Amino acid sequence: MTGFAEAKRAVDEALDKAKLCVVVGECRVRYEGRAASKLSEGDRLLIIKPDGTFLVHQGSKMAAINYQGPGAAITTAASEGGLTVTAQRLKPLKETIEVEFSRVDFAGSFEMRDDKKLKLFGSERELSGLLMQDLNVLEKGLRPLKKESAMPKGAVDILAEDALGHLVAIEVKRRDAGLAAVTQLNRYVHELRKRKGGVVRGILCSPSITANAHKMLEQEGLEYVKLDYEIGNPCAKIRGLEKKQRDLHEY
Amino acid sequence: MTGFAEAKRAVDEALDKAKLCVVVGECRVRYEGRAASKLSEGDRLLIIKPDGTFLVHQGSKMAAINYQGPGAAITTAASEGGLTVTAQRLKPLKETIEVEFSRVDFAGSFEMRDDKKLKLFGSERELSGLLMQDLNVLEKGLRPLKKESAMPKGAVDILAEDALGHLVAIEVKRRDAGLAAVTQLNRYVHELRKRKGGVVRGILCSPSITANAHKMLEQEGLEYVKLDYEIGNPCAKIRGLEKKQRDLHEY
DNA sequence: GCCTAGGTCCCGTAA
DNA sequence: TTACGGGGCCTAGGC
Repeated sequence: MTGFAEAKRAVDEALDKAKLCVVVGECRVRYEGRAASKLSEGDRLLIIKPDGTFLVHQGSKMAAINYQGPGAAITTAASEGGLTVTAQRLKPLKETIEVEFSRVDFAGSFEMRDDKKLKLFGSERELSGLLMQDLNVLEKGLRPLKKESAMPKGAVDILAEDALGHLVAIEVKRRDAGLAAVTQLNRYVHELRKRKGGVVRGILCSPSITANAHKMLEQEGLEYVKLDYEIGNPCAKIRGLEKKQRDLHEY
Repeated sequence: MTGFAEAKRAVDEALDKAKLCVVVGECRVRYEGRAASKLSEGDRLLIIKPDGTFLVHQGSKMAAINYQGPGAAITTAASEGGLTVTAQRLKPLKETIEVEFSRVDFAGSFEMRDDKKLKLFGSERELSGLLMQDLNVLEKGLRPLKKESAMPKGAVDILAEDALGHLVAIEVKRRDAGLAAVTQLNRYVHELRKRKGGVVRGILCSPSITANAHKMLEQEGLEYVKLDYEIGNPCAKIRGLEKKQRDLHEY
């Protein structure tokens, strides 16, 4: 248990010195902005980061139950009955979160020295790059033309040319492809046909595809190639590329 | 500053008693699972929730830099040189996060009593429901048939019938519509035409639409209606519905 | 600033 | 369970 005045000091100190602020206690939360929300009393974890990021967590689930991104202006107000912390942001839209603590179990502030960035392996971009280095495993005679080729809007992951000189749009997905992946590829293919004319093929390349997505893919005359990859460190590896054009039941 | 043994006790107590655990200190993080990542030494905030949720936060940005959802099994190991906390999950895929603290500034555990759920206003579902009650503001003679009508996969927000008895698929978006919204609506419209036959119209309803999306919409013979709504408490209100079929420059 | 798409997306819901 | 789409999505990258 911590007094509200003391808790307020901890929060203010964090705001002042650009420290991380952590508060645990019972509170109510009100939000208004892009949407609006109310959350009745319960025990929560409040995090305020030096950049203005504001997070309210409940005791389960990954996602913060209320939040505000970098740039929020935070104010505090303590009374004998409680501590209120408010986050307000004006850009891109006026948004306000108000957290009213009726009990504070802990309030602390911490310096956060950290200039390190995450090194991530196995992103779609990385897989796409790997695939581009060896397109003939995908199909004999396939030659890369361009990576991340910009479209009227959006970008094809890989633009290639097959043995017959036909343009091939390749969309790579790092995980199971659904309907959205097919429509996305289809959009690129149609755009390319309109712009360049002639035959344009579309290949979707992912670890797996849903039955509905595969059906749509076939109806649209697009192709599917199963992508087997291995997450490694320091980099991902494409295990084997095997053209699949057989029946649905395989997927 | 906190000793590693003491910090380990705090974490173990949290795990034991199903409490929330908060640790602040300098650490390195390693992740392997759906992808892989490395993060060198820096000051971070570690959160472990009673349900196994595991979050590592840096001092900026909203998103956790490393994380694991509910269901992770957590283990701790302290040595004279540091404290290591590991989270491992087997479903839906084997994933491991390892956090190695080389300094602990704080480690605490907290009970989290909370049976409250967020009440949210202004969701797409709510707007869709409001719109359904008054479809004639959208277009005279438009009558609702079904809400959240299931498709072969996916669901149309609103299925309606116009004055001529033609089927109308309505997709509602609570924010700016992009290309994806148009392709989504288009998919429903095509599916309905194939299943029911006859004329099927498609109307996209959102606060605004990007230029490219509007172009595609017109090319596909779909329609757009600007949706003006107001976030209220305890509920949202649709301010005015005005059919827009004029030129692109309006948007 | 807008727009587009990725994300270890997360999450709820319905079949 | 899978699959699909919403999300106050967030975030990065291009223009």
